[in-house]
Amino acid sequence: MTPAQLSDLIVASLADLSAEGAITLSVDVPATVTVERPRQKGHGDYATNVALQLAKQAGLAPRDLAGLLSERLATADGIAGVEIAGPGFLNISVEAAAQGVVADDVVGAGAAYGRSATLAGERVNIEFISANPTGPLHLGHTRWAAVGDALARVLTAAGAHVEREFYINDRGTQMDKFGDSVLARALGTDVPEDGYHGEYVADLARAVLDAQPGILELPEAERRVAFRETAYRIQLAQQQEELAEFHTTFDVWFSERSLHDDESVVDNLEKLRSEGHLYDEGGAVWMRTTDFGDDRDRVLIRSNGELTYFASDTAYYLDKRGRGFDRCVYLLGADHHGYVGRLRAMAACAGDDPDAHVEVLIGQLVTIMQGGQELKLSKRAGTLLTLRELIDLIGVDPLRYTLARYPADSPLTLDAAEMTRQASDNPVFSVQYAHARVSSLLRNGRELGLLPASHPELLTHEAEGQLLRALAELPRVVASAAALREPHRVARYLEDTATSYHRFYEQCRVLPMGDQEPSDLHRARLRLVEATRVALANGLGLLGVSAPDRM
RNA sequence: GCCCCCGUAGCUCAGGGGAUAGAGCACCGCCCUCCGGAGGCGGGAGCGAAGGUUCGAAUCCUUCCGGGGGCGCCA
Repeated sequence: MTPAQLSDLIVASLADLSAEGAITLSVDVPATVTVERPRQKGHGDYATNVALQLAKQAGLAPRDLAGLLSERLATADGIAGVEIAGPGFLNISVEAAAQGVVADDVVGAGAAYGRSATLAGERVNIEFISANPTGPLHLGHTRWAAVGDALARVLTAAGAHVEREFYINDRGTQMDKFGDSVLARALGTDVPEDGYHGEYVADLARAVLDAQPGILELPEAERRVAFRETAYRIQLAQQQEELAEFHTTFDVWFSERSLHDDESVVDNLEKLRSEGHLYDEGGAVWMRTTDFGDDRDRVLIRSNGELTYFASDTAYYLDKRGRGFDRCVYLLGADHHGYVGRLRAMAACAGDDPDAHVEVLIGQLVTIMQGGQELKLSKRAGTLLTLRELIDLIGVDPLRYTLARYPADSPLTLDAAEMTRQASDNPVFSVQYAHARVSSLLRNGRELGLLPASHPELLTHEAEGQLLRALAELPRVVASAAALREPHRVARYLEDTATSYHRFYEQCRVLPMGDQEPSDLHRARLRLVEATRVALANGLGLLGVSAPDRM
């Protein structure tokens, strides 16, 4: 019996009571009701507050409604007992057999366990990182890589059609400054004051010279462009390689230039002007975003004739919508929260409903400590701490997991030593270790010729029930993580499940001891272990973290 | 000045209105004849403040106090 099944059962009971005239609801019977695992022992396997919620609509005292409902539920298949508690909670105990089939169901679903259709039909574009191709990825990007990628996986698991997108700001003055900085390094001259000064620029200069040995002999204007373009290619490729190593992949790498090459930006500006959203002032072209809640109007074309990034952004938004996405999700750093107003206004100017089509998630800062000191600057690149260094220092799995286990909108301080510690007090390790031990048990069972089998009625131990109920949670954890855009819920779930498993393992012998004859209980417990492996592996997969069979 | 985020245990953080607010670090204890001790079990200590909504508030609303970030014809 899963929470969802129990919810259905309660809803059906309410409908029966209503149809029989035992209760009269002033509202429709809800489609689902809250069913939770009580944290308090003695409150049953599951609890529901439905009687408290519906008492008013039923014109009954909560405990009276609870009474009617409990009589009905108590006779249902799979229910061992129902108690009314406190102001009107129903504490429900489930029969072992009804609980135990969860293990069979989980194993049966396999890699699909945890998926749902709660977001079926939604087309979601999720844009994250979108770093400028003018330098290495750093810590801030790394948090978005972990969270954005996990969110994309979670949304997909909830049934949405998801595309991940990285927008490349490969146009404009910053690109020129970048190219000129690399060129200066190659020539040994001074890097422009407002250029890029990190040591990585010198590395790029060498890489450019390697890639294109004759580049310095080109005529000056040509050489300048060649440096910019070659350095861009190399820098972008490096970002792509590092993200791939970090198990973060994108469906689309979207070049800002492409919007200008195909006239999208110009077409879009004409359209906006004809619709009255633009005006001229001081030689510049402005968009009246204040009509739609922005706190000031925004410039699209500067008085010197240059287009701002915002001009590209509006065309880019329309491009996404034109590709059929209902929802454009943007993951932005806290320093970009000023964008929210203009992104929403931009959607409104395009005739969209910002509440429906635009979703901006703001991520707060991460700080990493090492030995009591903030790890801030990169030793190598002469810039902020880079993704490359973080991978080398902490490792892909601990880094991804740790960044993904906190809500993105809370500021975060992490300790490098805690992330890499190989002990059960490190959540990443603990979860992966649980998976490894589970795998090992299954291996040992096979060596004994003992295979998992379905005997759900034998899983009567309290620790078995706890573990089964933990396993039953995954689908709704994934669904709520998707709906709330909070992939960290999956990590918390894994930690909870690993703890339940450790307790079970401590109290319930799985394999036969010594020369003991294998029994159905051994096989039933192996099935439970097998189901645990599935839930842990699938949950880790949603976070893009490996599920090792051995450690 | 305006806008956004945050304030929960000594520290780092969970807790999408529900019963006695949880975890890790740190501190103090307990448990090893057998499936991986890289383990398990226990202890102390907390919702910044004041109002409000609610049967019920850490959670929703208002105000205040503290911390961080943002407010260019920058990107």
